[in-house]
Amino acid sequence: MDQERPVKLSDISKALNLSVSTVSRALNDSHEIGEETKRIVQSYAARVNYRPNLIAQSLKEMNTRYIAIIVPEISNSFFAEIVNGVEFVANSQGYHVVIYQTHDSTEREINIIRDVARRKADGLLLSPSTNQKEVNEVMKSIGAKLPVVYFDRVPSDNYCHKVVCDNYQAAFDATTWLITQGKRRIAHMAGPSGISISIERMAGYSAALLNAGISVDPNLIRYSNFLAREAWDNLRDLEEKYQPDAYFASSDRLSFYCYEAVQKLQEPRASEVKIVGFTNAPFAHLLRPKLSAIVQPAFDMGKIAAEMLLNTVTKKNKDIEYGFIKLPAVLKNTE
Amino acid sequence: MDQERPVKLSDISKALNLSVSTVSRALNDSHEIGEETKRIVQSYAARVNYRPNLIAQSLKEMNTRYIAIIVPEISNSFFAEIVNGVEFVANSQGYHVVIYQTHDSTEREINIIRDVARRKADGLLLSPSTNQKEVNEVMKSIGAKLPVVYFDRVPSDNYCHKVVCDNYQAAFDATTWLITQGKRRIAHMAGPSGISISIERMAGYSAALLNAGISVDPNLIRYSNFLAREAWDNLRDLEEKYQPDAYFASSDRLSFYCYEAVQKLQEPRASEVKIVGFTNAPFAHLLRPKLSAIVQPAFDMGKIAAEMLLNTVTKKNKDIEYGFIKLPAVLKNTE
DNA sequence: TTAATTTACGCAAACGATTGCGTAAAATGG
DNA sequence: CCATTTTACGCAATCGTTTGCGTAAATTAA
Repeated sequence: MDQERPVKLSDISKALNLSVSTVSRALNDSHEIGEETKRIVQSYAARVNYRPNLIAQSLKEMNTRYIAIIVPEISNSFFAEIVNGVEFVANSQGYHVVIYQTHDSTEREINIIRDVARRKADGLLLSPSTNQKEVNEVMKSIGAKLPVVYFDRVPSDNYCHKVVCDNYQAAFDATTWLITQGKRRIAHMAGPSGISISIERMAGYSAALLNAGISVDPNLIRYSNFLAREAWDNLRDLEEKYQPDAYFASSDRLSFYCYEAVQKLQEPRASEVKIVGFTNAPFAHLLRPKLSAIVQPAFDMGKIAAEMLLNTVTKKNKDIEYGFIKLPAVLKNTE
Repeated sequence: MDQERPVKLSDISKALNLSVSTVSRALNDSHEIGEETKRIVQSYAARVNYRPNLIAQSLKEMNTRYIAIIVPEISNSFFAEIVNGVEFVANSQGYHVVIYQTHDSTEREINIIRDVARRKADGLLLSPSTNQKEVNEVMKSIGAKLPVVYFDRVPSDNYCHKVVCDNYQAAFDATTWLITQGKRRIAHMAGPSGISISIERMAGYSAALLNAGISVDPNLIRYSNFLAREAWDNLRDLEEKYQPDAYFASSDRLSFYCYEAVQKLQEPRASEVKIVGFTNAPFAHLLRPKLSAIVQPAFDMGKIAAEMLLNTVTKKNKDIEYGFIKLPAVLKNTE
């Protein structure tokens, strides 16, 4: 009944006294197999629960029908939503999605990219950890046609596919909103310097300040890599020396760190300091006092990125037309 | 310099005038290859950036050196932490982890399991969506030695590997704590009936009530599958008809739904109703009023599950000793 | 009726790597 | 110096599928 090891084509061919190639063609509904034979083979295959070995198929056809997505952290709702968008599109086209996380380690990221290449994923969706340079080299060295679409954190050059949200505008709007709330000493908790999102968000923040006639105070700008330690050191230092009256936080985690830091302040500052930050956390709106949120269209970003990727995957070849999609974010919880 | 397609063994063999088998053995440091030859081959391979094709290797060796983990939703911090624990162990043993999510759909789950089997993952970590019966059948029908370790939601029979937290005790403790806070009309927002965690948590809840001399009121017990709709209908109904003075929520999402529902109540009830729920959300402690949290040792659960799995994967064979690990959860944010 | 075509299938190579076996040449033993 | 062992390598099969090609038998055309 339950076979001990998976049924393969040769098992069927022996049982039915047919050649392996005939069985294969019959199962693939080839026109050069008689209707009668097809029926016999197919019903027998169904009976013994035959499932083609995907590894063998992949080796033969040189494609695997899955795409990989590499994100810093899946617990981050922003990336989780992106993954969901990607799955939505990929599954509808018969592709599976394999999720990897780098935990913001360049080393892990590089290992994963190498592995993805060796496993012959049909395509890759990538939001590079930090070190674009090293990643670039790896991408070159794998020496294969591994289509890539970047999202969120993207390279600066134009010879690649990219999907981002309008970080500049979002940062501009968020900062401007804080200004309309009467804030002047607005601190900016930025992500790692050097990556696209940090640069653009910084630019939007600065532009909003200047636009309102407020000079940009470097003391209020703090870059944190992804260690909680750094962020907290920055927050403590800011509070001790400069006492900002608002924070603009550049990532999910930084938003919550700011919030937590402000929570711990003494009145009356605690209730005065306003925070606006990038976050897609589904329950951010439950916080009191409010955490104002810049919400990115993550699901759509994932969908679009997957569509771009699968386009270049299935496109026979050549005529690569690089795409650069930019989506708007929205500001929420501003009452 | 940058080869257009990946280098394979035969490329090296031609370039060096050696046979493919010699090249293979040289790269694998076989003793039957001369030191000199080894050096030549290895340095050449490094120069041209040779990477073995994992698909070919897998086909030959019949293992893939990766394990799969199937979870309902990666954005759920509990599962994200589990994944991290799994990765921690698996990576240290040279295995990759492939993450799949079911979004609580049995159909998706079954498709994924089939796919995992066909792709010849070396093992599977599974927290079944809901329908244990169907899943069981699929597991039988794939007719292969696919080692499985269940976690969180587990089958009731004892012929499988399982890792869970002590749901009964956690539910008992949480409910008891609510009772010590003077609550009597404690509603229980339960997950889908029929799965292990729901049953055990319900049992702990009931036991705590009875233990305190409070009778169990069926009206206060509501099962919700994973649709927001159902949960909200239940919450609305509970509030309209029964006005509980506390909630015990059985999952991450339910905890936040309860919290949100209570937030919307009129004073004075809003500040009286206490909520305790299962959640591993990292920022749950920021909520005011508090959301008391039953926090599961998710990272450790992942580690243990991965260890169990890799043990049975690498264990040559036979003497299967089924393990059943139960870890304690802790109650937090109770001031 | 004979020649041309179509149908329905089998043989064998291929995908890229690993490995059992065979075998020249070199090294060792007596 | 000859016999035996060791060293260092090549040949070919294998993993499970797919597919180009070849070919008997069946069908059609003339």
